[in-house]
Amino acid sequence: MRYNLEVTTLPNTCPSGDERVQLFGLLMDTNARLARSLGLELETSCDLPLAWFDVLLQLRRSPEGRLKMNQIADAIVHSTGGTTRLIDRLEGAGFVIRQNCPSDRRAIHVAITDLGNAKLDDALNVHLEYLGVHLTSRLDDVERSTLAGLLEKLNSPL
Amino acid sequence: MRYNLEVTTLPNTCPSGDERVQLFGLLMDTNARLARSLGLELETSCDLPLAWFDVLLQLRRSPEGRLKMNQIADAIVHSTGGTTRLIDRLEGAGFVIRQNCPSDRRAIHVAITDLGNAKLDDALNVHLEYLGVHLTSRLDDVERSTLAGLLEKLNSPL
DNA sequence: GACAAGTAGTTGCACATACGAGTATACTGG
DNA sequence: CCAGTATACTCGTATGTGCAACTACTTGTC
Repeated sequence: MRYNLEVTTLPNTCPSGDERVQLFGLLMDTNARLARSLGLELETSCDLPLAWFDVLLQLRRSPEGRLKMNQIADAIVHSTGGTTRLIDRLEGAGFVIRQNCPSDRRAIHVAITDLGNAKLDDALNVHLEYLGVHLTSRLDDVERSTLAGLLEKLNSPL
Repeated sequence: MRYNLEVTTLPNTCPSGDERVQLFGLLMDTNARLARSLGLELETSCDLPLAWFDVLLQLRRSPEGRLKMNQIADAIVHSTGGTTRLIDRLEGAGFVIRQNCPSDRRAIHVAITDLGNAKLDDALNVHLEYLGVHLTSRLDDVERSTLAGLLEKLNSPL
C-alpha cells in the first residue's frame, strides 16, 4: 500500500554531481570508513575507544605531555562539556590525571600517566600495523606527502 | 595534592611522530572540523542534520532515487540498527518513504520523496556556498582533483 | 584597590543518535 | 522441504550535543 506515494522520479537536475560536492563526499566517506575500521581494531585489540586513543595521542604529541581542557576540546573537536566527561572517564581508568595549573588557577592541566603511556604504546602498535594494511599499501611515500600537504592546506585558517 | 602522581615525563620515544601516524591524524582532524562546521551550517540554515543530508544525497546519487536499507547503511557507514532509526526519522519528516521490494520481500526500498528532493536542493545550495568558502578558497582545481585521486586510492579495495 | 567583565571548567538536563545483541521473518540451495 | 543465510527491527546502553547555571579565578578600567 505504501508504494510510489509522492515520489516523482526526477532526472538529476541538481548539483549533486558537482565536482566539489563529490570531493567533499569522498573525504567524508574515506574518513568514516577509516575511523570505523580503526576504532573496531583498537577496541577489539586494545580495549581502547577511538576517542580515548585520540586524547592520549594528543597528549603525547604535546611538548610537555599535558594540555589544558580547552586545548584538548579543540584538538579532538568536541564540546567543552563532552570533553569534561570524556576526561572523567579517562581519569577514572587511570590513563590521565588532572593537575592544577600553577600560573592560572582557573585552568586544569591534563597529563598522561605511565599507565596511559603504556596503553598508548599498545595502541600505537596496533595502529601502525593497521596503517601498514590500509595506508602504506595504497599510497607510496610521495603520494602520502602530497596528501598531507593538501590536507594541511585544507585545514589552514583563511 | 593531585600533582605529578604517577606521571613520568618521558621523551617521545614512541612512534607518535611517525609520518604515517601524523597523516592519519591530519585526515581525521580535517574531516572532523569540516563535518562539524558543515553540520552546524546545515542545521542552522536548513534545519537539516548532516546525517539526513548524507542519506538524501546518497539517494539522489543512486540511479533510481532509491536504495535498500543495506546499501544505505553501507554508503553512510552506519550500523544496520542505526540506519533503521535514522530512516524512521527521515520517513517521519516525510523526506523518504519505504517501499516493499517486489522481487525480494525481505528487502525494503527507501525512496526520496518530492519533499525530500526540495529539502535536498535547499541544503545543496547551502553546501555549495560552504564549499566556496572552505574548499575552493583553499585548493585550486588541480589540487582538488589531485586530492580526489588520492582519496579514491585510499578508498579502493586492496 | 575595587569593581565589572571576561574566561576556564564543571554540572544538570533534555535530547539525539550511535552501537551491539537478540529476534522475527523471508529467501535460497541442497 | 528443511537448514542456513540474509534483512530489517527492537531494545538497552553509551556517549555526544546544546544550553544554562554556577564556581573560581583573571584582567581591564577607573
